[in-house]
Amino acid sequence: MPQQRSTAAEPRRRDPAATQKKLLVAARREFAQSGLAGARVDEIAARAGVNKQLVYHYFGDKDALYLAVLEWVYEEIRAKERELNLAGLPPDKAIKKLIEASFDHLAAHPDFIVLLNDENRSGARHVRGSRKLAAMHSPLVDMVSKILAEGIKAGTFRKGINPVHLYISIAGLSYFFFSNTPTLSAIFGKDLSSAAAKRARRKHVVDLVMQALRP
Amino acid sequence: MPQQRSTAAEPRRRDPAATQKKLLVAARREFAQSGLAGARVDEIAARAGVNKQLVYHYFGDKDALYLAVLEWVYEEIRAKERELNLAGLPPDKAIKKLIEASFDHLAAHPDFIVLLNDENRSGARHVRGSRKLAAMHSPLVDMVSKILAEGIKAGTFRKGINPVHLYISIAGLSYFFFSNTPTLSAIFGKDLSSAAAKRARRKHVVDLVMQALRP
Amino acid sequence: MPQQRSTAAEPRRRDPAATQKKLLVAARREFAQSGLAGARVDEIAARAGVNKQLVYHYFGDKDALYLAVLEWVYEEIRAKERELNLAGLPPDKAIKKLIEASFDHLAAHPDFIVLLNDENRSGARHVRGSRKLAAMHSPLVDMVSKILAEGIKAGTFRKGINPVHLYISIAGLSYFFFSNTPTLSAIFGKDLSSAAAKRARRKHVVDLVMQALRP
Amino acid sequence: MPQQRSTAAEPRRRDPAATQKKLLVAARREFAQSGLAGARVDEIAARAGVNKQLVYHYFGDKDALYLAVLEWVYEEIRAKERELNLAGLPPDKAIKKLIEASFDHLAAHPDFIVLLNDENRSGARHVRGSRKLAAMHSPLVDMVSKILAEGIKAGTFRKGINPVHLYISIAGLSYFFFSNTPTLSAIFGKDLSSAAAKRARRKHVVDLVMQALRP
DNA sequence: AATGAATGAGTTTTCATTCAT
DNA sequence: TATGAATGAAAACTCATTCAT
Repeated sequence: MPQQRSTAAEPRRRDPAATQKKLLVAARREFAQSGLAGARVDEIAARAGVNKQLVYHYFGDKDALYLAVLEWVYEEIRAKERELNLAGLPPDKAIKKLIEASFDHLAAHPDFIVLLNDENRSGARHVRGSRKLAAMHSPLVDMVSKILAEGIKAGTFRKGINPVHLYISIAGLSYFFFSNTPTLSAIFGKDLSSAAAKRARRKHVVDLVMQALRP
Repeated sequence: MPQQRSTAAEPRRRDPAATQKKLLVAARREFAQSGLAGARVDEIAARAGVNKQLVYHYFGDKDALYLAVLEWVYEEIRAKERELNLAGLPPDKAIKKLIEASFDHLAAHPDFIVLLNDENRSGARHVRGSRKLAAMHSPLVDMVSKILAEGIKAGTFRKGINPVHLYISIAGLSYFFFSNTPTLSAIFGKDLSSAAAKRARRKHVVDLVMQALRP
Repeated sequence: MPQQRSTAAEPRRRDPAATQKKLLVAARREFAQSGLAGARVDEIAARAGVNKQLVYHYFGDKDALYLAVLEWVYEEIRAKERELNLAGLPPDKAIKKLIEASFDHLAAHPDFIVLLNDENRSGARHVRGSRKLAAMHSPLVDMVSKILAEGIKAGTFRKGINPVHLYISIAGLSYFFFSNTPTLSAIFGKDLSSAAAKRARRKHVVDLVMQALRP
Repeated sequence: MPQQRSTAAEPRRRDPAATQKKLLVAARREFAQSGLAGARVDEIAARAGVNKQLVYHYFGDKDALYLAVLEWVYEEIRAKERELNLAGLPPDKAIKKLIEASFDHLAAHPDFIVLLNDENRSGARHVRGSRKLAAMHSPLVDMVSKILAEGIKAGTFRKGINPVHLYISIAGLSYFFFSNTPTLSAIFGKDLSSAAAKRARRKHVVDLVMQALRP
């Protein structure tokens, strides 16, 4: 009865891929909640419902697990970007779609932000050492360049805009809102985490950038 | 010779205010470098050159020390804001000065950003519990409202801009650049931490916002 | 050779039950010697010859370890009581046996007394929270009631003796002698810890109670 | 105006005797509540409302303060004993009065018991080193001897009773009840700390000893 | 592949005690 | 006499990691 183990009664036994995925999911939550230093390997294993040793077995150590999570969330963003299909759109529609997608991704994955915090504090230590991430070029800066050029030619956009900085601006206008919601809410005495506040922010961001690009 | 005590011979003996300041300075560095969870009380005391127990004597515990640092950096920003004196300026000059000051403050105090990271991750736990911070209202949102109104009246600015969100945008355009310099540099394969890159960013941010405000 | 593991070569490897027992033994000694507050977890681990972390792994914390020791010594007493078999004896023999057993148990386990000191000081904090101890009813008060009733009927004992208080008296007459031997010896200038002193005390206690029960 | 300091406005300044007394009172409470190891010098100073350094100034160290408390409570007992005036009473009245006084003292000063716990655990380390305590002989053992002899002569008491052990028994019958009230209450599931329980105990103890002394 | 036992180096915090005024 | 600052040693407890099965 060699297959007895994989019956419904004990469905999780001996499924390495599933175990690794469970660990990644748990690690993502724990790192997002507590940061790299604050995260607990014990807690990750417990959340994943597997033995702690498997963290070391599959990932090596805590840092490597953190990197694996980073690679995962970056891959998620890249996938979104690949699906945008901005190429065929008129310039203003393309930029608008990009801004909205950028905002919506952060709204949907707020943990992305806090996962990057420790990484930036440490000078991108993990990211710079990752072959996988090095291979994940974002097509967007090139895309933004093209869209800007097209828009200028069509008279939709003004000249003199640096595409890298525009990309950073688009990201930053949403990023800062999500990353600092708690302190901003406390300081302004106003709840910025509500759905209404998010809608208002989205509208503002789209509006600000689009207006800035006018000739 | 009543001032004998403060001669160079024994400069640090019996000076509680100086001891607390040294601890705050050391804590600010350590928290900025390693985050709340990653910071080591031992290291803070060592950096300050004082006995570790004094952290507990003067501040209570690690969290209270962290809050004291947060209060300090917020007070620093508020002081800068008070010195801006935007009231007398024409609307466009006022906004430009605000954007530049915002950028320059982060450029001068990059630790402010990383100090806020853990605070935001934990839902502004410390900030919300602080009486001192509650009393430190920023005058800027009101100021931005007035400037916008003036600018609209004068025909310098367009209508329909939410002052709170404009303030967040001004902050965010600089903040994200500084907070994510390491990962952005790694991803773009381009060093954004250079003086030239900062100058370019500053120019872009000012330009973007000013253009967006045009009628 | 399934028993190979327990050969002399590597006798202590991978034997969690033995590890816990070693910790309990060490803790019992340390708590008896130094009290709850005075006991050192480091010292307990060292005495047990195991890693300190295992205290936390197996017992949770110092207090829980202390409770485990209390449960152990109570269980020891209850086991002794179960073995007494007073039921079949004539009333005077039964009471005499009970007094002697009570004295002998304390003589054999003087640590029982000092282990209870901190517990009583703190209002039986641990004992009251223990399910195990709640389940360990002593059969002796009921037994003493029956014996007294029988003795009264047989004319061996006088009436009007409260069985609970008699039980407390039997315990107390021995307990106080053992618990306060050092100060009593110092105050009386007479060594009460000698074997002779114990014999004399035992005789006195038996005699006192038996005489007090005469009709 | 040399006496200005001692006006009502600042009544406590420069009153060494009062300061020492306050420290002793505070120490007695703290040692009774937490034991020698568990007591905190900080807490004692805080309870006394004086500076911590004064503990060291007046008493030397924590152990010496503990000894001072022990000397105090012993002196209290000796004072009670001196006031008993058993000499003129008939033997049975004398013994009864002794038992009752013994019980009543513990009822009034339950901290005496717990103060002695640590002392006994450590082998009466402090008591044996104290000249003061060495000088405080209790007159009671001699007194009990005389009373017993008188009682035997008068036919009130039986022969063969060791006066030292009788004294220990009288003390122990009350002591154990008070020292172990919390655990006994928990084990018996019956509150022994009530006034009614104490009355019942007192009666039982007097009765038990008096009956035991009958010829 | 998976588990629970075990470890050593740390981490925050506490505490008795001494110093300087 | 009295105070608050300062200290060093140690306390309970934690944690990433490795071992044995």
